[in-house]
Amino acid sequence: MTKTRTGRADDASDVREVGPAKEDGRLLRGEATRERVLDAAERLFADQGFDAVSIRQIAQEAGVTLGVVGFHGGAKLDLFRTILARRVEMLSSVRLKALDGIDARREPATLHELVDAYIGPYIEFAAEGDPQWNAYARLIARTVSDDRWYPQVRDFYDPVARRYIDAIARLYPSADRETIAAALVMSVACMLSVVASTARIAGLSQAEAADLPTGAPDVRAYKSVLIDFCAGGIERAITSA
Amino acid sequence: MTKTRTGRADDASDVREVGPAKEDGRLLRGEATRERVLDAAERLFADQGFDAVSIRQIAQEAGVTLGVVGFHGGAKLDLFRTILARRVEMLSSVRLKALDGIDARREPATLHELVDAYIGPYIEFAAEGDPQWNAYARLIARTVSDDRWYPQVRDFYDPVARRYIDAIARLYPSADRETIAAALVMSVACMLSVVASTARIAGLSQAEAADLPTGAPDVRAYKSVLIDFCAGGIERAITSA
DNA sequence: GTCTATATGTAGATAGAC
DNA sequence: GTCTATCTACATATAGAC
Repeated sequence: MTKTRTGRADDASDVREVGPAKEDGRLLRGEATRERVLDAAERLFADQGFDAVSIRQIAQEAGVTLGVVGFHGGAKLDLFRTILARRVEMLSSVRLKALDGIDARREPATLHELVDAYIGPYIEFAAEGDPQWNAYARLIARTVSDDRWYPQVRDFYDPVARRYIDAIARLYPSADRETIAAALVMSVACMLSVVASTARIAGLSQAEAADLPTGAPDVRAYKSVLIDFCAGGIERAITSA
Repeated sequence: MTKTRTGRADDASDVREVGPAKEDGRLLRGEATRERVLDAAERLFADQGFDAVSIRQIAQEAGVTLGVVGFHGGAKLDLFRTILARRVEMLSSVRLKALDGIDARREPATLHELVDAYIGPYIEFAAEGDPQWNAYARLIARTVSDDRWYPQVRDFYDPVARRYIDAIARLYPSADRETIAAALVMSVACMLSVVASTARIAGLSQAEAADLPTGAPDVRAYKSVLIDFCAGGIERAITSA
């Protein structure tokens, strides 16, 4: 089990190093390759899941050879962890900043605002032109509901989730925390499913089963339905308990 | 691509044959083995996903040898499909029967009733003592949100979903169908996530991160929260559109 | 930094003995 | 029906040339 390699892949668990290293304002050569490898892996893992993807596929998708993936990504599992850690910071910080903004005001928060602050950034990232963020969004969906991966992302997401639970608890002082926690977990499930299932929604919108004429609709089309659903769901769950 | 095998596995796509064959009231010897193989595969696929499970693992879990799995299950993909088809009929028929019961009455349906009729059976199956149903319930969660598997289960679930969408549409005549479809897809996501994430809910219920003292709580503990959440969510999504 | 070559393991599938 | 033995393919991982 001794590790003898000395490549960049050893930085895998170093979350502090978020963006690519730069020099003279442009990417270092190796960094550009590293990003290509991580991006390719991110897309493939999001589409097919960890086990269905081979390192060979990743190499091909990234346009490099097998050894290069090993050099930049390390073992397959390290590669996966690196991908998860790479973007989590940004999503969490946006969520926390939005919550701070609400807390700093004079007027009390509304539930709808809180839900929007938590869910909105994810949808915006997923809908953004950058296909890598969309891939990451779908990748998260694979991790949160899987006992094998959840322990690896738990420490990233749960602290932020707790702050939102606290905020909702302040809004409904008589509600019990477990109900709020359940409602938040369900909200997250809704959020993830909308990104992953736009095609299914479009399909079920037709009265009869039919091939979808066009590609899957944009996530943003369902953003307001999603937030309304979650806000209404949380409120009902809390008030009827 | 010609198939030369002649084992029972060729019955894989024959959905009509649901239960095990019997003779003199007891299982035939081969049938019992077949059930053991399917059950073992169902548990492992539910726990780890299709790609993470090897046929060798299945054989070990079932207490048979490698060749036996091949004989009863056929190719790995056929085995997976057989498992999905084996139980879907029962869940769908309970859902449809519940809906028929509501439709047959004089009084109009309530939204809460409809949600309960759709979601309730799944939770009951998942919570039931039989660990195989729980495994199946978790396996469904892996298929619905995955582009690779959804096409395989779509024909099983979507017709029933459409009938429930119709029923909700009758309740809210001015609502547009796409909103209802989105709300139902989100409800399904909630339903699946509660079964898969009881541990996470329990964890987030604590104010601080902590190891959970006991095992994951029973799904049924969250059943009413779940149904309230979905009913409240659907109503809000529809009425604020 | 990148590539080639390869060591080593394990996967799925099936033929044929019992 | 079940088991053993094995074929073929492809996986991860890494050493060493460039």
